[in-house]
Amino acid sequence: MQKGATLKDVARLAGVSVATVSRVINGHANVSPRTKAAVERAIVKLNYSPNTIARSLVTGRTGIISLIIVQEDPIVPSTWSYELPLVQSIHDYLKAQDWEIQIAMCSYREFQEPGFLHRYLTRNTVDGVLIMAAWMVERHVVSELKTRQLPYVVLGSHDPDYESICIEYDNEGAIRALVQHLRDAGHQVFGHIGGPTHQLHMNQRLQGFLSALEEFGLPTWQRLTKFGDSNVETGYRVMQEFLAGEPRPTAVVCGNDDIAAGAMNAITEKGLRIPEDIAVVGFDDTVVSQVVTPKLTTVRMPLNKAGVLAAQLLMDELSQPNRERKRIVLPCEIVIRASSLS
Amino acid sequence: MQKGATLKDVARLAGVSVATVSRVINGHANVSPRTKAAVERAIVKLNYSPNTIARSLVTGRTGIISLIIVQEDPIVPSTWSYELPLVQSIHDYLKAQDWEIQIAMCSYREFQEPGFLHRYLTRNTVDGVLIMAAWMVERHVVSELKTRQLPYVVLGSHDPDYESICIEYDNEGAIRALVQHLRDAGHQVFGHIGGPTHQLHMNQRLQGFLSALEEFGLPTWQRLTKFGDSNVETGYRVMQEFLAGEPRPTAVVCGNDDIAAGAMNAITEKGLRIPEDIAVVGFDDTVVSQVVTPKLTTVRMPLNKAGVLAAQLLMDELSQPNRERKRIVLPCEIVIRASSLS
DNA sequence: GATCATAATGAAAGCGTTTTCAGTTCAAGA
DNA sequence: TCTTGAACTGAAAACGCTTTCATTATGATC
Repeated sequence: MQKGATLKDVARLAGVSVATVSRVINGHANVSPRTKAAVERAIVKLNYSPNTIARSLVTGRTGIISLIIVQEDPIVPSTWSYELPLVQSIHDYLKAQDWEIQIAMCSYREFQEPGFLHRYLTRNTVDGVLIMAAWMVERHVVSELKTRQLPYVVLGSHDPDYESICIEYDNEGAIRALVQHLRDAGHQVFGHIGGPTHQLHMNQRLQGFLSALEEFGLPTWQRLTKFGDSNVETGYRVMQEFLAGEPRPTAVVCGNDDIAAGAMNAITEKGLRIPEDIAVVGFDDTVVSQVVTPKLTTVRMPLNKAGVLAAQLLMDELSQPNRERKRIVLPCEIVIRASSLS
Repeated sequence: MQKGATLKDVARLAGVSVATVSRVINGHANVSPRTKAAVERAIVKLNYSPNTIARSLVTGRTGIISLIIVQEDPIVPSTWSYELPLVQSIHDYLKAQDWEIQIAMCSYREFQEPGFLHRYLTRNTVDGVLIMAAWMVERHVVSELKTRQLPYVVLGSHDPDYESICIEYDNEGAIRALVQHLRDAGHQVFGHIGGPTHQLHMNQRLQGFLSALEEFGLPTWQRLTKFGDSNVETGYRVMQEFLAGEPRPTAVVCGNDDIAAGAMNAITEKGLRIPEDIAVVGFDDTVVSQVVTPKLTTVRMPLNKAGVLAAQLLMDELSQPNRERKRIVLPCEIVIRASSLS
C-alpha cells in the first residue's frame, strides 16, 4: 500500500484548494491555464497519484470487473485449455479500457449454493460481473444480480428463462456438421462418447449428435451413446466396450479431444486402423488433436471472439443498462484432419 | 454496487452509537452481551453488510492480492497448461484465508518496461503481489516493490541479486535425471531441442542438459543443440534437421512436451521407431505426453505445491515483513514412459 | 459510604477523495 | 461608472467506516 502525497499536499504546494486540484486531475472545465499548470507542476514534484479507494468511496464505482470462473468439481485440467484463452481475451479487452479484473474461481456446486454469490458480492465491490460457466445459471443467481442492479454477462451458458445477456457456442450445429461430414464419407454406424451431461455444452453436443442422426435418417444405438469424465481414460474405456460388442461403430464422435485420444488408443491397440476401420472426431481443437496419430478431426470454438464479445457486451451494459437482453450463439468451425478422411 | 444500510442505520435501529456497532462487527472486546445482541438483531433486520471500500480507506488495507502473470510475447498457448494449475492452487489457498485476487496479465516486455509496474501499482491498491514469471525480474521492479514496502513473492524465476523471496523448479536436476536415465539405457549421442532461451526455465534446461552430458562424460555436438519456439512445429522441423545429418542422435531431450511431440512426428514419418531407434523425452507432463504414440517420458513439476508455497510465503511476508529472503528450488519428478524404454 | 479500577459506551476526528454551492474576479455591454 | 454574466475558485459537506479519547456506569475494595 503506497502512502505518498495526498490531494491536500498538492493543493498546499500549488497554493490552491483541494477542489481545484481535483478538478485538474479529473480534467474538469473552468480551470485557468495558469493554475492548471501550477497544479500539474506540484503533482509531478510530489509524485502524487490519486488514492483509488477514497475515490471509489465517493464516486461509488471501483473500476473493477469480477470474473467468476465456474468449474467442474473436482477440477478437470482439460477445461483449462479453453478457459485461459477466454480469460486472456477478456483480460486484454478490459485492460485496454482501464478496467481491473478480479477473479473468483469456484465449483459449480458452490456457485449454485444460495448464499455464495451473495457473500461474494457483499465482500467485493465491483462494477460488473462476467460469469464463465458451463452450467445453467440458476434463477436465484440471476435475481441476486438483478436486485443489486449489477450489470453482468454469462459466457458459455444461459439461465432457464433467457433473462440474461449470454454468449454460447453452437455445439449442436458443429456436431451436425461433423455427422454430415462422416455420413458423406459413407458412415452409417455412429458412436458417441460424451463428457458429463450435466455440463451444458456436453449435453448440447449429445443432443446435437442425436438430432443430426435423426435428421440424416441414420440409426441410433443405446449402447453406442455413452458418457463419462472428459478425459483420456473415459475414451479408452468406452471405446473398448464399443469394440467388444455389436454393432461396432465405424465413426465415433467424442465430447472433446482428450476423450477422442483415448478412443484412438483403444482402436489402435486392437490392431484396427484410423480412419479406414473406424473414424474418430473430437471437439475443442486442443493441441492434443495435433499430436495424436493420425491427426484428429475436431471443432474449433471461436474462443477469442467469445471472450471479446462478452467483455464488449458487459461494457455496453455498463454504459447503458437494461437494454434488450440478448442471447448470442457463436458458430464453430470444423477442422478436418486425417482421423476422419476416407 | 450495492447500496444497502450503513453503520449509522444499524446504530440508530439498535439505539447505540456507530462506534459500538463497529466494535460488535469487528469482534472487539468490551461490549456488553445485551448491546451486542441488540446490534446483531439490527444487523440482521437491515440486512447490513459493511462497505469494504470505506473500511479500506480507514484501515489502509484492501484484502486484495495482485497476481501478475507474465507471459511470452506473443502468447504461447502451451504455457497455459502450467499457468492455470498455479493460478488455481494460489487462488484456492488465498480464498481459504479470505483474500481476494486481482489478476494482471502482461507480456514480459511490458513487465520489464520501467513504468509498467509503477503505473499498475499506482492504480491498484493491493496488499501484496505475486509475480508469476519465467523471466528474470529486473532490478528496477524489485526496487519499486521495495520502496513501496509491498510484500511480494516471485514464482518461477528470480531477480539478479536474489533479493526476493522466490520459488523455482529444479530444471537442471530434472534434466540431469533424464540424461542419466537415457545413459543407463546405453545412449551416447544426445540431441536437445529447447524452447526460447530467454525464458529462464528453458535456459536452465539447456544448461542442465549440457552439464549433465559433461558430468557423465558424454560428447556434445553443436548441431544437436538447437532451440526454437515451444511448439510442435519446432520439434518437427529441428528433428528433421537432426535426421538429415551426422551424427544422428539416439536420444533427444526436448524443452517441453509439445516440442517432443513434434520430434516424434518427424521420427515416425522417417520410418524410424521410438524408442528403439531414437528415444525422446519431454518436459511438463502435459496431456500431450499421454496421447502421443508411444507415450512420452517427461518431467512432472510440482505445480500445486509451488502455487501453495508461493501463497504461503506471501502470507508469511504479509504478517511479518522483512524476514530473511529466501530462494526455494523445488525438485521435479521424472515420469518414465515408453518413449525412452529400451 | 468513599475510593478506585474496570467495563461499557459515545462523540468526534480522520481516512482521501468528489462535488455542491456560494463567492470572487473580470471583461464586456449599457 | 454601473451592471451583468461568465469564468474561476474555495469552503465545506459528504462517502461509510475505524479508532482514540473522554465519559459514564458498574462493581469491588477498604
